[in-house]
Amino acid sequence: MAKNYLKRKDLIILTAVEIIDQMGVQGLTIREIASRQGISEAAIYRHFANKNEILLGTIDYFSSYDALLLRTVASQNMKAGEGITFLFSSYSEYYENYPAISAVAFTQEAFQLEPEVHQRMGDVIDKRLRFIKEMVVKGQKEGEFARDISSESLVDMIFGTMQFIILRWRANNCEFALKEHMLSTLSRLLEAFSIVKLGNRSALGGGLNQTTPASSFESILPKPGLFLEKGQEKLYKENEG
Amino acid sequence: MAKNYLKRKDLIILTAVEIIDQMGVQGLTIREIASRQGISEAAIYRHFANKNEILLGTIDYFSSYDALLLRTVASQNMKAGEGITFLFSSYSEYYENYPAISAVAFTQEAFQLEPEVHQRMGDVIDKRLRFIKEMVVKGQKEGEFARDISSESLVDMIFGTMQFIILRWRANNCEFALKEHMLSTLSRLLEAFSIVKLGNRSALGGGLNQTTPASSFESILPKPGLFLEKGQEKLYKENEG
Amino acid sequence: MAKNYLKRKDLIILTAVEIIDQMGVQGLTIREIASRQGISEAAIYRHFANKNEILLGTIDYFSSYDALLLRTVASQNMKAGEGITFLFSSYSEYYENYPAISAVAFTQEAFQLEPEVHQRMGDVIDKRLRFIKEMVVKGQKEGEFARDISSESLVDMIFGTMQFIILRWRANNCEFALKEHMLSTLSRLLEAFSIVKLGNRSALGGGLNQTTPASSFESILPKPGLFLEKGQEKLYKENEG
Amino acid sequence: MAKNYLKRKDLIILTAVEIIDQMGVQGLTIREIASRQGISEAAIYRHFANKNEILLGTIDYFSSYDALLLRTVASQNMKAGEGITFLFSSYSEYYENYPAISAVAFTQEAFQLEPEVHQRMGDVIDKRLRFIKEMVVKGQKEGEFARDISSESLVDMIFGTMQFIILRWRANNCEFALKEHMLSTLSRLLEAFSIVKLGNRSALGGGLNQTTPASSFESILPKPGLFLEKGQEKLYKENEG
DNA sequence: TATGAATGAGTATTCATTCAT
DNA sequence: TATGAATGAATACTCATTCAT
Repeated sequence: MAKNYLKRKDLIILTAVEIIDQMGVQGLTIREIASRQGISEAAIYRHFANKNEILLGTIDYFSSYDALLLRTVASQNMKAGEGITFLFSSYSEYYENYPAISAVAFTQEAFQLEPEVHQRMGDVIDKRLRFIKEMVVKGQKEGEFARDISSESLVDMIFGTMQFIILRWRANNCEFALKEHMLSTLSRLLEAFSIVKLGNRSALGGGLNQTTPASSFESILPKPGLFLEKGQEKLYKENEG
Repeated sequence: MAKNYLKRKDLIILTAVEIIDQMGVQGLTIREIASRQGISEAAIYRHFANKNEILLGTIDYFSSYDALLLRTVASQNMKAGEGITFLFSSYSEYYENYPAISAVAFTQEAFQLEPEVHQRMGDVIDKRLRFIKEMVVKGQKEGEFARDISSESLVDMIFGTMQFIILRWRANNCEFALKEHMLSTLSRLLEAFSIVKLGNRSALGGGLNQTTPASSFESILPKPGLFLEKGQEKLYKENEG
Repeated sequence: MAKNYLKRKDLIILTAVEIIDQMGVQGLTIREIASRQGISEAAIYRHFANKNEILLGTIDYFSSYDALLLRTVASQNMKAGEGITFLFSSYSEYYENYPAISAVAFTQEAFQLEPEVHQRMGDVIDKRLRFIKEMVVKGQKEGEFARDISSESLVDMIFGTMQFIILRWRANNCEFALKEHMLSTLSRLLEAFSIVKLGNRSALGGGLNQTTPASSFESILPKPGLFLEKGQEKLYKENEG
Repeated sequence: MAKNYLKRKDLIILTAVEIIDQMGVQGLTIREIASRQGISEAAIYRHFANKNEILLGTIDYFSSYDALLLRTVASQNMKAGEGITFLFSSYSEYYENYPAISAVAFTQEAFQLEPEVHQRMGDVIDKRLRFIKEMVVKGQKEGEFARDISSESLVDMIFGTMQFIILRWRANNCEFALKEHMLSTLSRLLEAFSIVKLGNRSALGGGLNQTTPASSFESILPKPGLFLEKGQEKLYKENEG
């Protein structure tokens, strides 16, 4: 439906994301894109100079809200915890609405043989990490976060944990509530490294969730369900209710 | 050197690991293995029925100490924190001694098109996760860990954080002290979710490190340096001391 | 500049010549022409039924003065040496004014797979050869040229030498004085096979050059410099002053 | 027959030469080679890394006697005229025995888009030209050739004429006697620029032919007839008996 | 006149695998 | 154990050409 209003160039990117989601980067071939789009392979090359341009397109698509998100955090003068929470709240929403795009988050290793693509993905991750680090450092400076832990370690915890939950969600066929799990885990993690009075725990947790601004791009996103026809095999199952 | 005493079959696995480390899974071809081994491509098939067998071999190699580790934890009746620390202490040591093998930890996504391989890797990760979960649950039951966090979330934190540090270490050309950073971060993380009296922090941190048994397989491992010739580009740099 | 007053159809031919000059026949593609012309590939087909028509166009352009030249020689009742000299004087001037067009002279071998184009080029060369042969035969009959050499051999010498100088000039980045070298070499060659009294050498040599009528189409030609932006690599350098 | 004793690698080169001869460089495709050899396209790549290697192979084959020829001339202390004649005598014999190989002499223009191949061919021609130039200069210094012509012009005449005769022979379906025509034309050309007493003409002509050593590689050459199955179209016809 | 979108046939090349020796 | 020679199927990409607008 929505697809019909999109240009071929966009459709190719969407299809590429869909394929990466379902079959991994190795399954992304020009032939597969063409066949899913119902056009010839040559037709693809009217829209992209080569396959790498398509890959770069999926990365750009994957990270298309990054700039906006970071600007939002900055402009709204959010506190460290707030900013970090806003970030992952937005991502989790994006992925819940459009699960396939989350596949792109784990492609870098596979792009190792295409330096340009590898680097572009590295840059995206890098920027996110740098942002989180800035927030952590700021939080430590302003007495929000504990100072007896290196900012680096804290970043590793935050980013590593969030990334792993997304990975597990994907392995789990996107069947648990991603946003909920990400935010509650994040909240509990930040709390554990917050400098707060006793008894605040639940207040803070709830507070973060409540005060988190709704991600501001909800309406622009492709609607959920669009890409849900994928037949992902279960990778490793959840083993607790 | 050590290589000379190894059987061809083992050498092929070692070479495969080396290639995955340097070029990613996409770079692992029969031709590349044969060329690095100085034998014909056909010769590879004397030792492995097909390429997947080689991939499975690298996964087995990657996880070869898992059974031993888990048994050790069980037999020594370690406490939860101790057991988890012992586990990642062992892994970090393994990777520091033989950095290339750590590449295998991030191959699953790339193996998506080979269900058998994909699944085997999934099983390995699954087992590790299950073990950590058991320890966490046990720790919570025995009053070692906080109970106001789901065991699942804690597992996500522990595993996600450790995994991400390894990833970052690789991206960083294996230049920082992996074991040190993994263990100090893990220690700080566990501590944050431990039920302990105030002031114990440093005692516990040190205690964990000190009481951690040296990983018991040190002597069996291929010696370090053997696989260090790789020229990985820096992906995202560490930016804090 | 001149280009602006030309019709698209002509511009396409000029562009095709330019491409053949710079990249060889293999580099001549519809896409390349369209891109250099800043129009769509489909637009080319408004002017030419197919690529071969364009190739034929460049050949016609290349040989566009042939008829005029032969008629001029005939109508002015030139002597054999005069006529031949007039011919190559005209060609050399044409090429010096518009170096790119000289590339077409060496395309026949490459057109082998397009019989129509191959043949048209063959016809052009054939006509020139026939003309030179007629002049040589006439010169021999009228006592201007030596008779103890077959007309065929003499034609081979004249045409082969001229052709090779042009080739060498192109390989040399069009950096030496083509007309001068062609005419002095031709003059010396004709002189060597002329029946003349002793001591005439210099007189004849100079005479030929002086009496050569200026090529009659100077003003019609695209101005020099128009196509000089090409970056031909030096193939084999001149190695004597 | 002879073919049966040759290795695949050699057969591929021979087939490539055959194709270039019959269809031109544009017709030389991996598919065509494979099909003529009755093997798969992939099989070609067991013997050559890529198409360019095959092209370089044909050039090497084409010029395989050059070093020997030049050494022979040097070692036998031939006079200038003798040396030049020996050279073209050898080439003409080579081509008469194996007409297809002469096609390679005219491929450079077509290789323009493959710089490596283009250059290798340029080098071959360059070396030949340099050799001829040396001989010409030597001949002029030693009073064998006229000094009132630039060595450059004389080289243009000699090489251009020989090259053109070969081209015409090919266009003529290899139907006239190449060696005979090349040598008689060359002899007449050299004579015209020789410093000799009157009346010597025939003596010199005959002398050159007689004293020319038989080309010393006759027995190594692929036997004539091997590649004669080609169906070359007539390019431009001979028009004299 | 022009173009945007498309295509069928082709191009070089790669890869895992087989098999006779 | 090893290999040289081979292959079928796939890969990314190119090209001349067509056609509805």
